[in-house]
Amino acid sequence: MSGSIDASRFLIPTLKDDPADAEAISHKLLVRGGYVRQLGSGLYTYLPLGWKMLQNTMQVIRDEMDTIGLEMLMPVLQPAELWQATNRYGIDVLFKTEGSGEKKYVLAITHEECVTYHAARDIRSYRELPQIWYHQQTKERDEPRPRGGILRTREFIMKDSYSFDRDRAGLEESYAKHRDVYIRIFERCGLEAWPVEADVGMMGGYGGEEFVAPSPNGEAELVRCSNCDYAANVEVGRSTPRPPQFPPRLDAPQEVETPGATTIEGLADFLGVDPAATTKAMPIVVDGEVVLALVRGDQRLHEMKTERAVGAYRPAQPDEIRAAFGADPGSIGPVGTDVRIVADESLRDGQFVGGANRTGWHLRGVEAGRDYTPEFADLREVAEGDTCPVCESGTLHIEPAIEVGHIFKLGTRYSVPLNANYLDEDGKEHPIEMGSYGIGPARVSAAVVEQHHDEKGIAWPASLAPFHVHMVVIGGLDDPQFPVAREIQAELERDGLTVLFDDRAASPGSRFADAELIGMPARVTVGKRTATDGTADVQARRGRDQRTLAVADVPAAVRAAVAAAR
RNA sequence: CGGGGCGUGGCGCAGCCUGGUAGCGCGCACCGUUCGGGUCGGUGAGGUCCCGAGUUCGAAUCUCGGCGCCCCGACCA
Repeated sequence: MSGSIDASRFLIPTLKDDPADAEAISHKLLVRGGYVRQLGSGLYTYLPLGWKMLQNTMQVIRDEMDTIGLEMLMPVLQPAELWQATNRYGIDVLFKTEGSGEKKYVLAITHEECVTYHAARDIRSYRELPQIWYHQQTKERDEPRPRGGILRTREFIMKDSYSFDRDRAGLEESYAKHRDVYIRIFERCGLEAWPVEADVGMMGGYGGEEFVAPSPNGEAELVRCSNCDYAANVEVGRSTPRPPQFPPRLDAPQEVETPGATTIEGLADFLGVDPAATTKAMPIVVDGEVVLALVRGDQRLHEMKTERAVGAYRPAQPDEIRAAFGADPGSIGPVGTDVRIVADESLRDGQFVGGANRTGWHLRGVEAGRDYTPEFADLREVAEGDTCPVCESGTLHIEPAIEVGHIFKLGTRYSVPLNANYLDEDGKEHPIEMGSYGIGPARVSAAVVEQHHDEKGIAWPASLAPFHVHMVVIGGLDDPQFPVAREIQAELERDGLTVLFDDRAASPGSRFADAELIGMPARVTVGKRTATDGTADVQARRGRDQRTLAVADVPAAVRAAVAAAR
């Protein structure tokens, strides 16, 4: 009941060596510390220590979610028809399966369909709105590439919540509530994470944000301003590119022979111009039609932005390029062609060098509007060192981050196909405005390890630690320090702390090493001196400085160490 | 899906190139020792060398096919 346990009755299968297949530090430490074990690619078992920790994470989430919503539980196994109704049955990461009588099922990747199904049946009137429902339930996704241990798995628990409102204003409110709650959750988990602008995906809706935690092992690329609080995923990040060094203005484009100059560097060198004063032409194919995507020479075309601008596309093949432009790749450009042109905003003003659509030639002085007529869009990838688009003075830096949550204004994407409607005061029917909001407790936990560890192991925040205190008791079970250790334990428990009472027969050194590896916020060492001198040692896991104290002073020191682990 | 790597007692690895019936460290069991930073000594258990086919007198080792796992990329509601 106290949550304390004797280590000799617990399972702490620590390992000395890093697992051979681990790369990410959180992966290494969670396996070495006996928190998790792998069953297959992207499939992990939480051992007792890991499950305690994960449940702690989930409990923080539950505490905070309960302030705005209602907890429930929905099934993982779901009828296929539901997913056909929302046109999501074709999603490739969706596991499909069959029951008896060839009845088709799917394993849920998320629960919009299910929750909307219930809302459609159990919400009738505006009087029943708004609602926020949530659960923490297993998700199954046939990920093409699981990675980083627990960071990206094919089966994982997700806290997903769904809001139901009568209109946009209500949705905005539910969204804001989630945003606040999420900030508190990550704070309580000791995780540095914040909301950033992110891609809203192909599902429409009114937009959303994702919460990211900076970490070298993150998969997301985060753009951050050195000066103001602008932050975004590179998928949607904006910037003010540096102004190019333009050569003198020309009244009309001028052809120039550029033998062998097929790359931007080669071209810029050859002509002695700033790469930023050139254009990079990327021929792509959209719906079977060749389209020219244009960015500045010093920029990179961002795939997801391009897709948002033109729809699904693929790079054009060399023969398609020659057919459309009459020139080889490396010499093509926007002037004198009738293909559709989509240009990045940064090409709006100024004169640039571009391909002449004649192999081995380029044009100087190419000007949008005068020499060609493009559609403008945000196509370029934010580059390290660009200027912040918000404060216009800070420098943008790009760093990896772990996506630990997202909040999203769905709108009526699911309520319409699944007929989740309500009647207003006038008896008129409307589709419910929905939002969906996710957090991955395992990712949060792994991100916490990424942010809180040292060369010895994990240094948990008190909120997630499986136990608050790791008591290493040195000596035989009949030694006089043992009863004293039990008294200290009882005192700590009276303070509401949980204790891992390490009475294992192993040597003190190996238990100290284990204690630092598995990372409880405070360690108490009781030994012979506890019986003879009446002292014990208290070590805070973070910083690892150890103090020898009178037994009576131990609880206060432990409380302080636990309180400091946030 | 494209590229790269790996697969040998529970874990980490060597052996493979140059075929001859498997070894090291850790862990584990037992005995003794030690007991405040991964004690020391001794004894011992434990292996379909990922799977299948082939070459060969003989395959962990060579050949072919398959499977699994990791990393990079693509993808990611």
